[in-house]
Amino acid sequence: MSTEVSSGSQPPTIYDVARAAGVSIASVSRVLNDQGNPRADTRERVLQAVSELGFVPDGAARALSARLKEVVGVVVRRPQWHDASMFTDEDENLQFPDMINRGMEIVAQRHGFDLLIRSVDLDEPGAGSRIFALARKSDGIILHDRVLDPDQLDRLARQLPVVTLAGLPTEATANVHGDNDSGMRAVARHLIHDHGYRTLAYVAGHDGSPDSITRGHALAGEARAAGVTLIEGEAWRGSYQAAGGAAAIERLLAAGTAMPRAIVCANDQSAIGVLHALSQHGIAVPGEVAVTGFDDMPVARHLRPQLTSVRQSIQDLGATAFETLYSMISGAGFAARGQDIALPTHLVRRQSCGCDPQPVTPRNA
Amino acid sequence: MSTEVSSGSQPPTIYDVARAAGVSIASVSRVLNDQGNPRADTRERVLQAVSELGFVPDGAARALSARLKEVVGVVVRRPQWHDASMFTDEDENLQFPDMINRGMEIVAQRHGFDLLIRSVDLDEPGAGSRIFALARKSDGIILHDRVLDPDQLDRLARQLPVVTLAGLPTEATANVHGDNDSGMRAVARHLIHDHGYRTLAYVAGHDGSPDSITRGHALAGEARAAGVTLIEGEAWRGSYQAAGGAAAIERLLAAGTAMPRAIVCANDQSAIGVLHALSQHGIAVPGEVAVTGFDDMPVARHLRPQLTSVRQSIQDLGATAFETLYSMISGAGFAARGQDIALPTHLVRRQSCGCDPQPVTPRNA
DNA sequence: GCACGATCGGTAAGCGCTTACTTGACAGCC
DNA sequence: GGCTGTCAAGTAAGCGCTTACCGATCGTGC
Repeated sequence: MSTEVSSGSQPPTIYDVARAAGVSIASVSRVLNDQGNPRADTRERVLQAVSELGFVPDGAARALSARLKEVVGVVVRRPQWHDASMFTDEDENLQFPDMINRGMEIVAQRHGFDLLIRSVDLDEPGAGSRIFALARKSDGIILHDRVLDPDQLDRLARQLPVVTLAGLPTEATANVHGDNDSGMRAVARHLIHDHGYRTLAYVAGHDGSPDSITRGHALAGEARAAGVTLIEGEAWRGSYQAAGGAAAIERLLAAGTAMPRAIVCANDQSAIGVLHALSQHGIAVPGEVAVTGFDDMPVARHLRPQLTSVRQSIQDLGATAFETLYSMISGAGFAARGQDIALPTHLVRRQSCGCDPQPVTPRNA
Repeated sequence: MSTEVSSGSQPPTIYDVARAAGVSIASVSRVLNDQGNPRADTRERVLQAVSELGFVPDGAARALSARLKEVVGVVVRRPQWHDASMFTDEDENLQFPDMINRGMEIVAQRHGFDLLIRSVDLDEPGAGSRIFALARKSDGIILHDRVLDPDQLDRLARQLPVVTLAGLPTEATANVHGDNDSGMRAVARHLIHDHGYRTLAYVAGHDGSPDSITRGHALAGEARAAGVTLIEGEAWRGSYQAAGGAAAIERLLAAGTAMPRAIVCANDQSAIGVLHALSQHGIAVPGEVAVTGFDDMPVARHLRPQLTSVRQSIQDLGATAFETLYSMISGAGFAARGQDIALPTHLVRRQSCGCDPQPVTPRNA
């Protein structure tokens, strides 16, 4: 009650600083942005006033004038929780994008940028226009996981720089993704040559996902080359989510389908579901059926059995996406447009493929 | 090559729309913001032009003029990984704030707001000023987990609405947190009365955390009331991170300290570390020592043994924080200032406390 | 001591919107 | 018919910055 909460005490403007320093607003601006050569004492007085008043320039005004918001929009796809309750723990699915975002954020900070994050539900009607609204608050956009159809993507890319993650590059956008092909080939070769498995199945991710398709192709390629049977197709399609993987196995088992010697999953979440379904039916992993994942999420090593997976530096994915976008924003990035950037991946052998149990080891020991 | 990527094709402005519709910019603005009563045909022509041009107002310009950015800044604390040890993938630690943010984001969208996210490393020199910069890009700020000292918090709150999470309310800020007291009391009563344990220890979170303190007080209160021994103090202090919990146990064991019958941890991450350290030393959980966590992160049920914990709706925490901040931003929220809002929690009994094994069930099966 | 060029700093014009104020058209009234 | 009251639509003034432009000031060389 004593110190009246002067909640209205508007933050100081550049005019306040100029007055306090006895100079013009132009000088203040110049000192703050290192433009021109202010005389030492001018600089001094401005800096003094700035720190006394605790002045920080308003973002909107700066953005409007400098035509640079120092914000990049990030759009993640929100899983649909068609099942009953709003907040199921398919939340876990967001762990992957969140880690990518973390990588972006850290790099973004070095350039003074912040991330404006928005999740969209693809089923929702206005999904597209929400993204355009985000775009007008940003200098560039990073799109996770196919959130826009090609037409809209094109229209968006015409307005500002766009980078996609795990998508496809277009004439005007760049794409960043893990090296799915070599990662999956490593899995396939390990299962086929090191373990000698002769029948494999592929639990795909959701329809049309470039990651899932590339991984599937790589797997098929190795299987063909080794003369090994690969089962895939609609019945084996998952959704990148645990529930999808579990449901697929349940369905197949219910239909009396025989399980292959090894089930290769498009990502770790699917593998978790598969593991769960198999254990429900008393099928031993890796004894009867081996299972592998992709992504090597932290949770992979806490599972029983520990999940064999393909590691990609998730944070690097984000960092690279940001750097690419940044180069486009700062104008140097014409070369970046249309690029498809692949980041290295490598196989992490644990128990679920049939390798010996290992102690739980730290991720970066 | 054909369709020249007119990357410079600036997005249309309100002037373009006005020209296309044959009206003044004021009319366009009015139609778009539902101000005044535009004649039907005026409205029609404007809407027509808007959709033809794909016009979306520029965020910065709108913000500057309307004095509303429709952005709220969110600051999370980035854990320091000083120890290059065991749990380097403390990435997982960010899962908790990320889930909270998800809750905010969903609610924010309903009001047309987006979240501007920034993580800060407390050790870093400019940590404070970075937050002020974020503030000037936002209409309000949500602070996770004590990222600002009281003075700076005060100064910030004087400039714009601020809500803290798991902090302490001040004259000008509101705080949102889980109901630590009743959650921890439930844990304590369960261990003491249902299991009959007579010696407990408390692995606290990092120094000064209000959550950790409240939880500790609640535990101590119940222990005292039941005449049960509670060990706590510096030697038992963790850091809210797995590494902290593990290190504490290692230290104690090395010093020959006897373990209590049950170890109550300030959060799940600490419990993970404790579990790990105990298992390294061949101490059976819950047979010899029972362990409990707090937060009920998704990972809690994947551990061996499954972790008994206290559940709080993490997303609700975020949603409530945003709603509170929003009411302050829209001016209605003078009442919100100074409030300390507690959200319900409840005990989830699993194996680590000594309860019977349960099948792994999906969170909301 | 003066003219000239190089600097520094001030003035003012936007950036793309919102909105107070004003104009103009038209209807209703005496 | 002239006057006033209404209401839609236009004009213009900012919002708080950056920066092009220009005038003032200073130092230099003759």
